[in-house]
Amino acid sequence: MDPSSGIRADARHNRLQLIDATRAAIATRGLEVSALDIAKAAGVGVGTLYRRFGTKEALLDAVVIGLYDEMVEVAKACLDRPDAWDGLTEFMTELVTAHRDSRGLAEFTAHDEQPSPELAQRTVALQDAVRLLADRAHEAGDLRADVTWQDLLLASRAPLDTDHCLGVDAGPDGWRRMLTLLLDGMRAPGRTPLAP
Amino acid sequence: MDPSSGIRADARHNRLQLIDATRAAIATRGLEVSALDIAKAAGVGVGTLYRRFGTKEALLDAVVIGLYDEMVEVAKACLDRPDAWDGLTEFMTELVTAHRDSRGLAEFTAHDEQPSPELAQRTVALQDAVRLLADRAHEAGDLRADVTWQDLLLASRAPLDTDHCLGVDAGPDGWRRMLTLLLDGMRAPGRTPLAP
DNA sequence: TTCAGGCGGACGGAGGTCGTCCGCTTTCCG
DNA sequence: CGGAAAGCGGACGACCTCCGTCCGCCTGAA
Repeated sequence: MDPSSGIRADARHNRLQLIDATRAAIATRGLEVSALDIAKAAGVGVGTLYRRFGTKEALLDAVVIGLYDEMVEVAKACLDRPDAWDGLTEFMTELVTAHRDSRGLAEFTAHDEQPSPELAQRTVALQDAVRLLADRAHEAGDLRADVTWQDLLLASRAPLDTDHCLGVDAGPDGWRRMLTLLLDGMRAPGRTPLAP
Repeated sequence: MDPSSGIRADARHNRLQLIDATRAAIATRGLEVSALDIAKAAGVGVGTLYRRFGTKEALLDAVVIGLYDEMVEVAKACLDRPDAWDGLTEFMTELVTAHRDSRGLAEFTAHDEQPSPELAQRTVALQDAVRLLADRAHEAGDLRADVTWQDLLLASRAPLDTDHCLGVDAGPDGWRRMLTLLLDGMRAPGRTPLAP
């Protein structure tokens, strides 16, 4: 299961370097980084990249799986919060942060293609956690009834590309204003009815 | 001023075809359409494109100016609405629609680079109109006081990329839910204070 | 009828990508 | 310590795509 067992020490080291470099690379440049750029950033030849992972996609998958795992952890931690609304707010903030911190992750979660089994499993875990967060907030009367757990996930993408518009600059924390407005709009009781 | 005067009829016709084709092309494929694709869609050779506009950028500019003009018109129409909040809601809906209907326009408004003088002029006109819309809604007590006109423009980008997330599909009108939630969050009185 | 102006699209040249392959280096086991 | 096995770097082949030019042919309009 562990792909780093029974492997020479230098090879294992390079493997980790590649994963780190890829994580950094897709964070700033998105999923379309070239294999050459990743290898350069890792201080390694392209040959090594393909030797270790076989495909660029396999490498990206390995990295994205790590990011998904972190999101699942965050969701579980937020479920342990005593207050339902606080947990939901914290989760949304963390989810937006994760998306904003990695352009590649944002591109990946928006893709509606069939993910690999490993990713599908993490996706289900995340959806389950979000469903619980939403249920809890509904029961506490904090989340308006017509807002679904799906809305929460979709809303986490809203503050991703709101930094500039028509000459206006949001500043480094502008996205927090956007998220606050959204969360206020989601709080019970609702005002304007939602379309289905 | 009119670049289609003193020009042969077939040339003028091709010019319009190119503008139409470009508008459609950037709508679905964004600003990175190739000159060849545009020319093909216009039923014209690439040579004609460069002969008429000199540069791909000049052609794109001409098209985007048209889109900006339409947005300015919409803003003015919304200022004529008797109810301040209705006008603001309608404007936001139209602005989001325009952005969603043209991926190229969305990419353009997000660019914070120095626009051409023609575009800068339209941008100022739009900002002025939005400022008036916000002022009116503030005075009517409908828009929470800590929401600025800049927030309105930035918020118009929020529902652009919220159609898929982690396996969830928003459906064709999902963005309307998002916009409704945002507008509810913007309505006076506010709940959670906003960061500066 | 004439011809300036317009036309299409082949083409040069630059840039970028993936994944392989091979001569050299390093690890690590006995 | 020595040698086999594993790993390494990066040049390379084989594509793609894109921009903008250029030239032989065509056509609108006087």
